[in-house]
Amino acid sequence: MDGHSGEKLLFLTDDQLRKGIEAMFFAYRGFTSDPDRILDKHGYGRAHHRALHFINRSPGTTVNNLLAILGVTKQSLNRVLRTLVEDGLVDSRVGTRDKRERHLFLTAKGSGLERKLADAQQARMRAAFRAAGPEAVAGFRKVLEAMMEPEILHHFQRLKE
Amino acid sequence: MDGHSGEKLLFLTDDQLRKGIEAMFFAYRGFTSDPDRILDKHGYGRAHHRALHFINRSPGTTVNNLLAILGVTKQSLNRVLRTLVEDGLVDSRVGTRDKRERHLFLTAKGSGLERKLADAQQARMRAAFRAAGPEAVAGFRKVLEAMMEPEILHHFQRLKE
DNA sequence: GATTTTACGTCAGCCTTGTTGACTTTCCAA
DNA sequence: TTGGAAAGTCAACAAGGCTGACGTAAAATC
Repeated sequence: MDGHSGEKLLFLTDDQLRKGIEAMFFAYRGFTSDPDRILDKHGYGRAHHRALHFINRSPGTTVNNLLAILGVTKQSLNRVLRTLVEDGLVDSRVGTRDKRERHLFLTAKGSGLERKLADAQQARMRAAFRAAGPEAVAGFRKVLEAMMEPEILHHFQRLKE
Repeated sequence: MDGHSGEKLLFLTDDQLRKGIEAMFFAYRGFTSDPDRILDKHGYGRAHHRALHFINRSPGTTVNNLLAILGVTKQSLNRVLRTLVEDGLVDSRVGTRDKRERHLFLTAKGSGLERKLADAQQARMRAAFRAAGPEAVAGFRKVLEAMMEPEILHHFQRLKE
């Protein structure tokens, strides 16, 4: 397309890029498949998984916080959150300082499901990491970070702390 | 969880795995964001993008072939394919050898949209690859392949040829 | 030649999860 | 103290998954 722009960029052919794109597509399917099976049994979907994950990650986080990370509308998140609260997986406490806010926590039951989902997803990730080796893992992370939207990358890196 | 199983596996802590999982989630959002914007303008969704991509990839492929790669039901794929044919982006030709089959091709119009979508997605992938460097790219690919379902990996590797 | 299997299309209906729009409650600042 | 902004909720719609049932034509098998 733009020819060879010199340097050691020979690996950036259309073909290499297309393979990268397809790899991303297929790998993501594998990535979600194990949790999906578990969620199915419980009558939940991926949206519930994401909520459980990030509430577990940052207990006491607010709905607004979660919205920024998940990148969906508050109405969409609210539906999911409502079922999780009704089913006793999530506890939603009115803020003490600001009563408009709701602080979210996992209940014991919620923690249990989150753990099951995380275990399944981590098992696949662990197997992939082991098979690929430490250097590949570092490269994997590097490319993924470079692919994120800048604002999201910021969230991602803050979550590291 | 399982303690230290020796070797050079120190990098496989729960924390490292969780970061890998989150990186995958956030990066996939970036990965789809540019095509999504283009699709929106044309009134299409990701399902249409996937169909266009793989028909472009393997011109003349059959519906059944596509089903295996996309991993959806024929009813689901058919809905998408029908609109693409109606809108003149895809040409569906009855097989000559086996008249039960339909062979799928992009029209000039379909090729045009596919090109726009691919350009946008490749631009981000190219930028990420450049920023991360060749070794990181190799690692990225290695981990992604290790994360795919075996049967899908088979498809992926066949597509390489 | 009759039967079964395969490839594809379609109708109907359901579910999840995204969207926008309209609405409360609460807080804060003019 | 009042008016606007912010946090969250409710309602309704659309995209795109899914299952199940059915039809047709062509191919394969018996």
